[in-house]
Amino acid sequence: MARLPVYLRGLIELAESGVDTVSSVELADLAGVNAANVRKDLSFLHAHGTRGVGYQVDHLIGEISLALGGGEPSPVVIVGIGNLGRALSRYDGFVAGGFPVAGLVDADPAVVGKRIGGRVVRPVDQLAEVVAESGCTVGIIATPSASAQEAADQLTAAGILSILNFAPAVVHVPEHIDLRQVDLATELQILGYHQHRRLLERAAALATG
Amino acid sequence: MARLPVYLRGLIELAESGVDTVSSVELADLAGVNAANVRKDLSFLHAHGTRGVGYQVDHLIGEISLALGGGEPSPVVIVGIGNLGRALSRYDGFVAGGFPVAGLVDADPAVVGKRIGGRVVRPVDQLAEVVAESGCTVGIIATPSASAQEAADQLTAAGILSILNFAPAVVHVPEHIDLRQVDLATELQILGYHQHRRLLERAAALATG
DNA sequence: GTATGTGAATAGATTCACAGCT
DNA sequence: AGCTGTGAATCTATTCACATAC
Repeated sequence: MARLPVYLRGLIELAESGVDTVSSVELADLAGVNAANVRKDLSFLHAHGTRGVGYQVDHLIGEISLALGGGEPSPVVIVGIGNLGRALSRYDGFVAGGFPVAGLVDADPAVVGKRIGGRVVRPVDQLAEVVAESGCTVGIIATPSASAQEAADQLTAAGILSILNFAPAVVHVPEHIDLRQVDLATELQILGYHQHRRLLERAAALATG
Repeated sequence: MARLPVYLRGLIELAESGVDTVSSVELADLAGVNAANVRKDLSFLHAHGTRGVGYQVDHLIGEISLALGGGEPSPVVIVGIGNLGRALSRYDGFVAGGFPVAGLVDADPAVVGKRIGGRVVRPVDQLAEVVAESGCTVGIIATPSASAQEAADQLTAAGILSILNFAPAVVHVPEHIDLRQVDLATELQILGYHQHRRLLERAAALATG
């Protein structure tokens, strides 16, 4: 479920403020979702609370972190060190979330060899070695769209388990690879779509009412 | 619907290759979704095809672009010019998608005044002016989590219609503002969750089978 | 024959509502 | 009394299947 990381963030904040017990309603409020939803999610994780009281914050943090990758950090390798790749490689949130950036590769010889955040960019044809050395299980595609499928194939061949694709292109991967798409321009276009629809609705209301 | 931008990308590629008619099956394949889904989406847009033949590519492109904001470009303002903000402000995909970056603001005086991609970073307390001058309708939050809610409030006050939040924090906005959350670390955590679950399932299968 | 358009069926997620525990 | 845990109801999205049109 996509809500677990949000719960985790809220819980960590609570723990830091010295709170040690939380009700489903409070947690739901913190995460911006329904309380029943929170209870369903937590009971699915076998993270039980005590009736009349609530859930124990530190216990929940443990259970959720466990579910989110078993506490083991999963190093990531970034393919494509353009503007976006550079930003991602320096993004603190990854390390904090248990995803240290362990490898950077690029196809452009002009970029290969540069140091970014203490790591040297290596040629894309050494991807398999980089993955093997660092034990990466997650790959990030930050290449131009045209190279995205190639990058996905190379990551698959290198033995990666999951791929996060930032390129605005549909890529196909084998069944056993977990693929997620994050398309920044698409996100904006969805907002634009809503804006436009709201405009149209207002116009329609004006015409009929 | 979140699929329209994906269709649009595929259609543009088709148009560039000289294809002028496409079936729902082909388009579905290109976008990685079900064919019936494509037909439902398109019929909702009143973008009709001809039975036995398919849809006309250029007509579809027109209809979808229209739905995605009426063809009008919506300038965006970015709040928070750290690593991520800088990368976003230089990200070509925004301009291509009809979302030119029209304003950059930051709270840090050390950052204010710098030029990024031809634009000068302005102080965050001039946000309302920046929005008014450039006619921005979309705001991007790329601040640290702690400042995200404040940024959202300021964008709301400045008259923004939609907000794209990159900060890993839940922010609350008035009903009439359209908010989308893009959390990079969360995306990775979801991948980690799937990896971990697959591991557990395999272990369980081993135990029972 | 081929491909759309759409009602019906299915699956999935969310929310309600309340019994049961502390 | 307060809060969890969960069956039932509801809403939404996806998929199927086929009548309809070219």
